[in-house]
Amino acid sequence: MAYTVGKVAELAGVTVRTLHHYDEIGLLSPSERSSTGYRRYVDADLERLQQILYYRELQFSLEEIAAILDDPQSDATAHLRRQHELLTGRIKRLQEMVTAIEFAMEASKVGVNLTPEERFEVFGDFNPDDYTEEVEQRWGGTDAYRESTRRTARYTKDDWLRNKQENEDWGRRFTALMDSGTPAESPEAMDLAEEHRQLISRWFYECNYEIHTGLADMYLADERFMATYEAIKPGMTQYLHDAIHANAVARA
Amino acid sequence: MAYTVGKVAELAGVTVRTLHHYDEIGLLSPSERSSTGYRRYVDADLERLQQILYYRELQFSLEEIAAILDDPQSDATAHLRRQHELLTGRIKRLQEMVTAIEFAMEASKVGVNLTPEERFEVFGDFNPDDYTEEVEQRWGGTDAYRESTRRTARYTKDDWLRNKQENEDWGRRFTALMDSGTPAESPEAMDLAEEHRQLISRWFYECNYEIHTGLADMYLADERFMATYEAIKPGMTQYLHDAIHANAVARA
DNA sequence: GCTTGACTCTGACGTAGCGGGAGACTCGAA
DNA sequence: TTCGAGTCTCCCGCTACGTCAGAGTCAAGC
Repeated sequence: MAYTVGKVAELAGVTVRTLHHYDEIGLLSPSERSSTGYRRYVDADLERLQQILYYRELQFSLEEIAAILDDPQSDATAHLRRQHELLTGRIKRLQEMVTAIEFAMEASKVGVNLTPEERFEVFGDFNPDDYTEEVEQRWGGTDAYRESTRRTARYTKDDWLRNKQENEDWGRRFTALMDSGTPAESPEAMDLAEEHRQLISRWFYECNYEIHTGLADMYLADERFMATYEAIKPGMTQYLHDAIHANAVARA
Repeated sequence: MAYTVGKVAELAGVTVRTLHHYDEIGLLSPSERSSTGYRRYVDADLERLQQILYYRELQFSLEEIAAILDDPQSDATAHLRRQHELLTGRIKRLQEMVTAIEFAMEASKVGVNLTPEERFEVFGDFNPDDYTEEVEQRWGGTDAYRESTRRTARYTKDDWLRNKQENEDWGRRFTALMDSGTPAESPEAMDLAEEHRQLISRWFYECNYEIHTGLADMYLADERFMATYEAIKPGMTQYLHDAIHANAVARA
């Protein structure tokens, strides 16, 4: 029982071209060929393909996959460990970037233009310390720089990082509260809602109770904010919304 | 005041080739050229470069960046929102893959060969239902398949997913406990440690208290496990280690 | 047996975001 | 003036395929 490229492609959910490519680079050459040159894949070939696609999904390069599958000495778990580290690192990076985007969104919402330095704070690729010095020397004279500096005068590097930390800290305590089963109308939840309001006031703009409840409603109504909070913890949007309202009613 | 490619490259932490490339594709062409053809970047060019690199870090393609920067109509926050969704989705995917890798590592640690179906469980790319049918028809007769089936006889699709869920559920409750400030030697922490032991026993292999404390030590000693747990929550490794030891002392 | 439409074959060029090198100029300091 | 470092433009290479092009092949219906 042998299968044609088309059948195999359909089975495995890849394209024919992909199978051709794997044949070209010697990663997966069908065991048989018909008299007319058609590729004929047998069970063993399909099994190998399964493994290839498995490792491919785990972000291994085709070269690495070949090494893993062809070298019986090669320890698969060692590769898995390496890949695991790689992925967790990537996740961490992406999460930082999400935080950066959230910050940028908040900033643009209130009309704050980020300075170049602030934009770069997220990325650790090039030495920030001697960089900021040069930036100030060279960019200090432009109008755009002065303008954005004026608007974000309160933000220094450290402030920015502190803001990020405060947010994360608040988030941790908030989800912990949810986990503990405490209702959204409890004093503890209201305290954290109040803290949320003050965080906004401190970093972005004067956020009174009216604005705060408006924000809470928007979080629920706008799927992008919804997504943000649901990504942190499912149910968080509703919980936060309820806590904010309870807090506003109690304190306003 | 204008800068040469080399200076700009050094400043921005990119290579000269990258700047050449941006010039080639018209993304960032220096405003001036010297009489001898040298690129001369002025402040405005640097400013644009900053923005380019910013969006590039946020995973926008160079084409999209050009669109954002060149179209004054284009709403930057709309792009940010889209990118935010994209990133959170990517994070979710990566986290699933990390879970899959952890599962594969545990499996290979106890000598369990994953079946092709199990390998594919992680990936939702092609209809799993009608696929498994075909797999069983076609692959059911091979020796390797029978062999791995025998070894993982306990694992069905649903079991596998359940295992994943149980792990995540346990993880959530465990980090919540940490967040609440409960000490690692408390009865609650010990209960969760015991649950951890039983999870291993149920899904992988008989895990007695001796083995369990051995695992706890290994988590602290081996940076890859350390990384795994620290990625979930900083301090979790030590906390889990302590809880497992306390639990073993109390119950053994 | 022949046509027809679906399938397959082997090149070969294109993609994104550069890396890296070749061969020729140019700059700035000694 | 010389020399090493910097810069210029071309151009080929990389990954993991996508996407034709042109030609042969298969299976079914007439």
